Amino acid sequence: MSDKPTTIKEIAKILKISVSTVSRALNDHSSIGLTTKMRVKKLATELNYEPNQKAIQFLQGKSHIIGVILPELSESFFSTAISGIEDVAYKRNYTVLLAQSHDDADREKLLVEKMKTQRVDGLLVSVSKTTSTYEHFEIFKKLNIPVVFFDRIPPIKDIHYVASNLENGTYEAVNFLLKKGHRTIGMINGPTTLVASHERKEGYIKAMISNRLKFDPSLIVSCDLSESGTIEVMNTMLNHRRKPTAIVTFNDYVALFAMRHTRSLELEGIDFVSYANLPIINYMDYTPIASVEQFPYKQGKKAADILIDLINRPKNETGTEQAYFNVVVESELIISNIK
Amino acid sequence: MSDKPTTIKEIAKILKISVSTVSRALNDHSSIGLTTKMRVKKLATELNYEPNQKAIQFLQGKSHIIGVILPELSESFFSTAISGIEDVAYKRNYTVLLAQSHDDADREKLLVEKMKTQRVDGLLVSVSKTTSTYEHFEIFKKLNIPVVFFDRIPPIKDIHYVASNLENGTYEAVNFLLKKGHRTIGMINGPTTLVASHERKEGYIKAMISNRLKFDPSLIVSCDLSESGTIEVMNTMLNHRRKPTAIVTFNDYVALFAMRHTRSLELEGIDFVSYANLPIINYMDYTPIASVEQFPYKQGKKAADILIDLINRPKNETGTEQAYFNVVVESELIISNIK
DNA sequence: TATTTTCAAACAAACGTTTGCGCACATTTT
DNA sequence: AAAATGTGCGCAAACGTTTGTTTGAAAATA
Repeated sequence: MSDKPTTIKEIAKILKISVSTVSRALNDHSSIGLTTKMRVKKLATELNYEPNQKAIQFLQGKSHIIGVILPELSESFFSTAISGIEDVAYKRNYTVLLAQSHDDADREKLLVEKMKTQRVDGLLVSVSKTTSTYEHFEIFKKLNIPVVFFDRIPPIKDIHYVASNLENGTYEAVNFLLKKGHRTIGMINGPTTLVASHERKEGYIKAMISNRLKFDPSLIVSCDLSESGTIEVMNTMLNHRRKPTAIVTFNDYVALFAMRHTRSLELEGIDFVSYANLPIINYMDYTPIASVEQFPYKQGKKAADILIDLINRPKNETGTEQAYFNVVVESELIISNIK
Repeated sequence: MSDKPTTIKEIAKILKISVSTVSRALNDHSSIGLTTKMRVKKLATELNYEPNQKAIQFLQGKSHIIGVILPELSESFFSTAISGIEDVAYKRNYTVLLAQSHDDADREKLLVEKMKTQRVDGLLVSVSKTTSTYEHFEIFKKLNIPVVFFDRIPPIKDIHYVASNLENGTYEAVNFLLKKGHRTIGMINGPTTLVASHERKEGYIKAMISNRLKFDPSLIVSCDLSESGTIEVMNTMLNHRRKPTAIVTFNDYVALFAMRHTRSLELEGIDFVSYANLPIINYMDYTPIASVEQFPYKQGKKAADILIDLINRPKNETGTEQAYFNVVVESELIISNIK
């Protein structure tokens, strides 16, 4: 029965017309008479004709596939972001080729290669924590395949990216705590190598200054984001001559580690604010009093939209300066309603 | 500079030999002299030649892409499973086209269509909760494109699938509680429509019988898995004439809801055992004392392996009865080390 | 020397589709 | 009546690669 899919050729043969006529008829080309057009379309549906995408992709040199490389789908941020990416992709007739780097720079490099051999039309990347060189992305620039980075942005120039406004998010978080009466606010920041850590620090400082308070750098500590690392810096915090009454943490996990540690010391009364707003905090018994939502879905959506725009932009005339998309998605402080 | 990728033709022209010779030289065909082979390979690497996958895929009618449709990546089970799928796929030179149904049957149907037009070589599916018809998968059978189901298996015949042994998992869980001295064990089961609920029940019964205990059906209650639903059935449990001293729950979320509820009633001392072994329980303050691990990574891996085997199986001679892979991945009771 | 075998490389078809060009016919404009 | 314009369709090339068949020459056999 349905052995091989129907081709345009077969339709042509049955109707005793040329392949080109069939092709044009199906694509509503202007130079085809109404009658033949109808005949072709009728038979096409009867035979369940579906254009062979591979042939078209090959012919046009377009795959209609976008590659997505991200660190970890088990991180809620990314699994939500991918939904946004997917939705845009499907709406705009692209499909998503997925790969996780598992925060391994070597694997990431390999995956970028794979994406290249698969000839994706564009690439969406959130770089791994351990990535320190970026030449593998340069290849894409040479091949004129657009790359858009999101959330985890490499510190290089001339790239497209979408990221959340961490500075502003932190500003609001600190401001919220200040309004609540706190005067000694600690911050458990991430590794200093991350751009994100820097931005958070700036937000912190901005909030202090705009409230006419003095900024005390010793209240900001760097942390490797592990549980042991968090405990270590928490101890530093708690032994600080100005013991913080509130702490802003790099993410929800750090917040949980820190909170667990303080409780194990039977210390109460420190307010925590964190990032990411993970769904799991709904299941927690003790939660941060607020969390900065980064809207991963929106971020993924935006990034995918930009990428597909770039793919379909008119051929960049040589000489024309290329513009880079640097989109910042605003974040929002979500105040927990759980007491 | 590097405008268009190098083709086999260009190499042929430069070396003044035919395209076919170049092709065969690159593919180590036996009938090519060593000298020409070397010359070709040398030039190929110099020019950064990479075969145009689209052309090859088109020519061979193979895409080397497997489609994966699953309900929700934000569910830890699936985000872990996809890692297993991915790893196998990449190792065996396939790429993964991903799509989430978000547990919406209509969307799932649409995605299956998309996968068809993209001409994937095979399909990996975990069906949505709301899917009740299955014709959209039949099309693939007609097109001779293999489909492998995993975890969420549709109740139809003649399919390939990979699933975990829930019956056995429950058996072990109940057995564990019995060995611990419990004699009145409740079970919060899922909706009766799910195959999974049925299997859990069987496991429960089997454990009771093999311990020469009487099975009391009223100790098993069905639940819609929501928080309110869980609280409701928990109340039923707690008011039962034989109040359970231990409870087996359908999954970790239900366990959390139930535990929170009992604690809010200031009831202590009920042992909980649940499924899934979510990473989040590491962050919880009160956790189930054990959880049935379903090895999603392994399950994903297995499913992908089977699928790719099916894709590459020798042409099924018409007449030969097709065998169906029904693989059951054993589950394992993980006993929590958190006191 | 005449014939067969082997090796190395070329030729050409094929995959399914799009598209520039051209041809034949019909209709309208000079 | 001739020329220009328009309409509807076919021809053939092109995309990059693989692969069955063929060719040509050198080497081995008779």
